[in-house]
Amino acid sequence: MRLSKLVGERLKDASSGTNVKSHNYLLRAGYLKQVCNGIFTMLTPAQLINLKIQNIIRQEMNALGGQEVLFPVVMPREMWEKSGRYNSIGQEMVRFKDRNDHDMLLGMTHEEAAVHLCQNTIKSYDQLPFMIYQIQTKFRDEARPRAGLIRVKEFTMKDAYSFHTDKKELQNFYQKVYDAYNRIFKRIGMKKFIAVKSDTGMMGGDIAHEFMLLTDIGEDSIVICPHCDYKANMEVAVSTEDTISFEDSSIKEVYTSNAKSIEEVCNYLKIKPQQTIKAVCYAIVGDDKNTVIVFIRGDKEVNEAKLKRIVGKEIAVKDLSETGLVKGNIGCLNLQVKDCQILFDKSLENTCGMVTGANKEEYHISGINLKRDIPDAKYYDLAKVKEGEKCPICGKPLTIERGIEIGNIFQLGTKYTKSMEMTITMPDGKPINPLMACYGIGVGRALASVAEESSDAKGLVWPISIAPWQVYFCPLRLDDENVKTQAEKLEKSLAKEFELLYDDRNLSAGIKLTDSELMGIPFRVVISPRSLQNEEAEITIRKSGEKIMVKLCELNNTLHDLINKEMEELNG
RNA sequence: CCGGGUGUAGCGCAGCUGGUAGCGCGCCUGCUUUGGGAGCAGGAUGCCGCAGGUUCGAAUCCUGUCACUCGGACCA
Repeated sequence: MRLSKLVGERLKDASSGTNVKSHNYLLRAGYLKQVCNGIFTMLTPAQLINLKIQNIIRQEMNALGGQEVLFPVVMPREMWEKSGRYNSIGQEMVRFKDRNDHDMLLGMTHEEAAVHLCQNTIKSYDQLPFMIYQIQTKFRDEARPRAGLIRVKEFTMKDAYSFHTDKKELQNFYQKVYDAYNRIFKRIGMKKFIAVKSDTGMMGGDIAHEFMLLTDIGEDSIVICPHCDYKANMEVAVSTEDTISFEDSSIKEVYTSNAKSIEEVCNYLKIKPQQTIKAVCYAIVGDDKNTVIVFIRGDKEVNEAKLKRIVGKEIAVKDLSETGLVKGNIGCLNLQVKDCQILFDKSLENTCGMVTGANKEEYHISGINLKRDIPDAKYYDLAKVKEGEKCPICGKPLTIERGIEIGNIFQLGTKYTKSMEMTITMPDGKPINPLMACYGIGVGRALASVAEESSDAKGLVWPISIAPWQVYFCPLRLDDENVKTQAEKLEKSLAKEFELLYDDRNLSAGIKLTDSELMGIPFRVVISPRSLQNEEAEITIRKSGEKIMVKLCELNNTLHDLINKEMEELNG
């Protein structure tokens, strides 16, 4: 490829709004052009990376016996009504009508399509296990796209679906994909990534893992134990901190003036937040009458993902105006509210000497002994894990980091095969619903994540395995006859053996060298009147900045060695 | 969906106490230059996001609207 003909331009500055490194560099280096909010065109260099990432994914999926298929992007309503997701998924799924007034939708994931494909095709236990997968465009009408390619509305995704006769076989296969995912991310050049336990969300099922790239720009919080193997998304992280009790005493109503917040009440009564019971109120979405009240220790926060799973429905912030509840003075003793579900966090179990609201203005109640005063309280793990809290496995202090979700795997069980009535015949002649698992990787997000992790002050630094080109050939002084002749000769011999980007522009050295660094091509070959005096070329390794002078006749061999060495490192 | 910010040349931005638009980069032509974003000379490029209002007159003031963006809610 000749740079002078490459569509796209290298820019000095990106818009001041792009404060994520990968976004900024991908725009500036001519990889990406935004079409509208959350929708991008990928230019040739980005598409070359896409194809390489896809090929690595293909190799690993095929190695597990995966069969590549291509599901439709547009699907009919009926298919998704069977699984129940036509109604359960919100506005992120685009629904529309075709010209015959038929309800259609844009696929945001393809469990339904996978079951549809297999339900009349796979008839016997004998045909299992197997995995089908596709690499295809997904459309999700995200409420808030952000950070360039990290969260977008339209993106390419590899999604795979495996089918199994029993749980043991499913878990076995799941583990194999788990291992394959680790290899994929390593091979595309990701460094700080880990697998964590995760929420199953709208996918359903029981066990799920997310692969996370650890980075400050990540959207998720991850709870990690530095001492043992415990790693979990904040959404599912178990809070196991010890309860704290205070001196037991009898119940007493105390005047607290207009102290409402935990901080105000603590200041007024000269106590610590740990001694207070906080009430957090939620509404159930689509059900205005019902209220959910969570009582939790004053220093803790409610983990709404955990609460959602326990309630089993979508929850939202409650408008207290018509409930009769006194905001800031809600207490767990003698609380009388209609149609209300009351939950207690484990942090309060068997504690005594606690302070709670009195359910009337200007008063709180002290001396609460949960066991004595609210014997029928139900306790759940509802608290958000905090930095330094005890690890649920080994008891040592936990740390919290940020991460980008780069892949996910779910054990779905029979959620889809049951609802869509897919059965297979077992050896005993009886039909069962096969078990399913699904596995996703966003290709564009993987690209951006590598860019985010592998870049420096000069620009992008692509790992050799996914670089759009292996070699950036950069002759300086193309006005010089000797350089020009040699450049044309070398271009031919280099292009035969390497993926080559030839900077054929007759521009000043500064521009060309800077562009090569911004674009992040792993190896740069420079020739100039100076280097040609010794019949030499200069190879610069983008990653380290190291420069190597080689004789022209040795150039190709040296490059092969350098490339092979980097490839071997990535493939382990 | 809630809250904040911004829309002016291809890109980055100034102009905003009203008088019909400017800077840097880029682009085109010519000459000189050439190992870290060169110099000189000449040239092209704008529905000042859109609609309405105030005014003799609006990029500038007012109202509405759309888009983009940041924080949050949401996110297979």
